[in-house]
Amino acid sequence: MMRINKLTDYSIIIMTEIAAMGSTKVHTAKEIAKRTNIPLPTVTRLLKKLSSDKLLTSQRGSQGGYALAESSTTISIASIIESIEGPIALTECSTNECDCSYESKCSVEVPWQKINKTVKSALEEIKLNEMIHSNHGNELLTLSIDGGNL
Amino acid sequence: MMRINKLTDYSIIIMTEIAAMGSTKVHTAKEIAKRTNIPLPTVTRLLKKLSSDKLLTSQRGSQGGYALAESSTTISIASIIESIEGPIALTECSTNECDCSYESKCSVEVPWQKINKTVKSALEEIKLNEMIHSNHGNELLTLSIDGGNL
DNA sequence: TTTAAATAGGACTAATTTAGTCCAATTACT
DNA sequence: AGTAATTGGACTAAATTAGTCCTATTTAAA
Repeated sequence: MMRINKLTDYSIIIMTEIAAMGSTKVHTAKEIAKRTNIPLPTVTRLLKKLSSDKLLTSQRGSQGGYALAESSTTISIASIIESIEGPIALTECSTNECDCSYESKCSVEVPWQKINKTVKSALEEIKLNEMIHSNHGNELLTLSIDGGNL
Repeated sequence: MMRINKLTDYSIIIMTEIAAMGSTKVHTAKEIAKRTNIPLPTVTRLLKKLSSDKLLTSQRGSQGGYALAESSTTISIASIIESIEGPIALTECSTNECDCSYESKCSVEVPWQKINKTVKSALEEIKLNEMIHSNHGNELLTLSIDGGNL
């Protein structure tokens, strides 16, 4: 129902978690999976994608892991969505050239572009740090103290 | 990729077509299917849904058909999307109560509500008549004169 | 220099959702 | 009556999404 998909949702959770854990060290896929309760193979796959799209930096080998590539104040929700799902657009026509086989489609193209632009810029304005700050109370603090279920 | 689905896209095309054809008479599923090139059974199904959701009025029996339930200046794109897909929301959490099994999800809830609201009101402001008017040139006029491929 | 712990890349399968079809019933005009 | 339309819903097919797994590579530390 006009949803971003589950993997994108996971990705936002993962990125938010990494942001919340702080940037002083790298975090492993295993650690992130445990903290978010998202299955490890899935976390692994998403981290690889986010990393190859330069939203995360990665360090291979023992003691390796992932960290944010930029400050959480500059990474937008839009960039995360685009990494996992591709271009933000409600209809195909608006991004690529239109190969409409349906008569009225082209007549509908222009308003869609406007709609898409609105949605996209709304998502570009929301940054990762806002996702953290909206947390109720001081759960994050608690988590960073006793959350070590590693 | 963060798309409204095909059936919704069809529905907007169908509604736009009905609006463009004018409100002086009702239009049959068959007629609409031919004009839009969308397969008849699919058109039929969508018309039934749009009708049961009061976006269209229907008349049964011979000489029956469908017409817009309101003026094309008051029917919003949002209402069409909601008829076919259900509530406009990018994430589940934001509409219903949240049964998050993923730790960080709730912390992410508030900004999502803001995002969803933005998207929804953008879609509510676009009315059906704008979809027609953006048509290039006077194709619509032509259609209503020679378009009888019935 | 070996070992262990991590990411990288990609193939593969399962599950879910979306799209499309079809049939029988009902309605209403001619 | 008969014809042309909507109504309702079951059913199947197709496409997409989600999830798993295997092997290779890299790197730090023992």
